[in-house]
This record gives sequence, structure tokens and C-alpha cells, in this order.
Amino acid sequence: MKKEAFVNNTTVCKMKIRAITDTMDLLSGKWKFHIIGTLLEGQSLGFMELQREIDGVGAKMLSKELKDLEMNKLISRTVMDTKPITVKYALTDYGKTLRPIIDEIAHWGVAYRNTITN
Amino acid sequence: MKKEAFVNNTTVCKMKIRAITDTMDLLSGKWKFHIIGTLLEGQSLGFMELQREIDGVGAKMLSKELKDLEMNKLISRTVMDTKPITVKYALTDYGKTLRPIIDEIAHWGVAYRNTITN
DNA sequence: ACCATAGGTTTCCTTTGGGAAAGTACTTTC
DNA sequence: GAAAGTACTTTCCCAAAGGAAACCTATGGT
Repeated sequence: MKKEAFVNNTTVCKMKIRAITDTMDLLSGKWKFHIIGTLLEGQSLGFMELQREIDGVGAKMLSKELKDLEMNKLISRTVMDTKPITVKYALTDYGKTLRPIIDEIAHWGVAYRNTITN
Repeated sequence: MKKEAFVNNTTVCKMKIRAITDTMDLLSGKWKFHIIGTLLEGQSLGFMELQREIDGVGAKMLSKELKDLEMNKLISRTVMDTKPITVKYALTDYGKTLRPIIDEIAHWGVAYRNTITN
């Protein structure tokens, strides 16, 4: 008798696994959590503002990650009719639903730091 | 006057950003969420069991990710005195504290799928 | 002897991620 | 008219991630 998966073999678990994969696909990369985290605090920020806020990010990566997030409808990109031209990035209502995830992760990270430093 | 970061420049925000970085460092890689998610369901599993449960993971990556997680005290590795030798992996109490994160991510992923398919 | 099982490690290879710097285009300020 | 600011894109390059397959040790079954 050949052995097969059993724990993850229920419909519920398969859904859960797929859900985790889906979410992490959207949020993969070094900067997405930082961008979303920053936009959760800052409401609406320009490109250069974001680059200043997010320590270490280069223009290329920021540009690319913003595009990814925009494609997935998590953030909006609005070109303002100002001189010089400015662009503002903000979370969509949909993107804002990520707050619980970000908060859980931040919360865990704080607790983690307290644990290892004691 | 040189422009500087302001949104992320408070002590609270710096802590939050660092916390997110910390957490994601521990959980980076393609398989860690899957391993933890599976162990949250399965309690205690052997190497081959994990490989069967986690669709697509190769022995090398599984081995490496398990080592990473063990080093960070998120899982335990126990060699059993059986013949043939077996090893069981389980979440530590500390690793179990990741459940809210995993659950939030899974929950969001399910909602996400419902959104895009409508 | 031969195969299957458990639990890996090692080698080789390809793909992806990511950074630095330069280039584009337009506008305002000195 | 030169510099500097906004908002990128493009190119070039390197390092890290990840997969496939072979290999290793050991035991038990037929």
C-alpha cells in the first residue's frame, strides 16, 4: 500500500494551502510589506516620499513593486495635475483589508524581539 | 531644506518596520508558511510525511527550511529510537504563536479568491 | 540478492531577485 | 542657461533561491 498525504488531503486544508500560496504570491519580494505598511500609516504618498520613507529601497525595485501591487489592485496610482507633475500612491479599500495581516506580523515581531533579548 | 522621511520617522513606526522585517526574515522562502501551516494541522510529522503533505517540495529545500526553522526555535526535531530510525518534527510552543499570522493570511487568501472570481 | 522505507546530503544547473548607475522627459528656480 | 526636482525606465551585473537527480547510511521484507 502506497502512502499518501492525509493531513493536507481534506478539502478544507487544500483550500487553506492554496489561500496561503495566493496571499504570499501577491506579497512576495523584499519590499511589499514595507510599502503597504508605510501606506497604511501615510495614507497617500508620492514616489519620492515613499523612497525616503522606506530605508534602502532603490528606484527600480520601488517602481517594480508598486506596479505589481497596482496590477493586483492593492494600491492606486493617481497622476496629479500639478507642476511639476506628481503621482500619489494610496492603498485601495481592498489593499486596506491587509491591515490585520500586517498588524499581526508586526505584533509578532515585537514579541519575538522581546523573547530573544531576554 | 533637505527633505526627510516623516511618516516612518517616529519611534513607534521604526519599531513596527523593524518588527515586520524580523518576522519576514524568519519566514522567508517558498516553503516556510507551508511547513508551519501543515504542522499546525498535523501536530507531529516525519520528514517523508512532510514531503508528502507539501506538494512540490524537494528533499533539499525541505531539509534546509526545517533546519532554518529549527535554528530559530520555531520547530523541534526529535530523533526517535525506532527501527528504522524516524524523526519527528513539531512546532514548539513558540512556533505555535504563529497561528494568528497563518490564519490571517489563509483567511485573506480565501476572501481574495472570492473577490477575483466574481 | 534486491527492493522499499526512512532521513537526509551533495552536485549541478537554471531562474529569480535585486542593486547601482545612467538615461529620459519635463518644469521650476537661481 | 545651468542646476535641481519629480517620476520614472533601462541596462548591466552579481548573488541568492530553488529544483532534479544522484548518492549515502541503515533497517526490514521477500
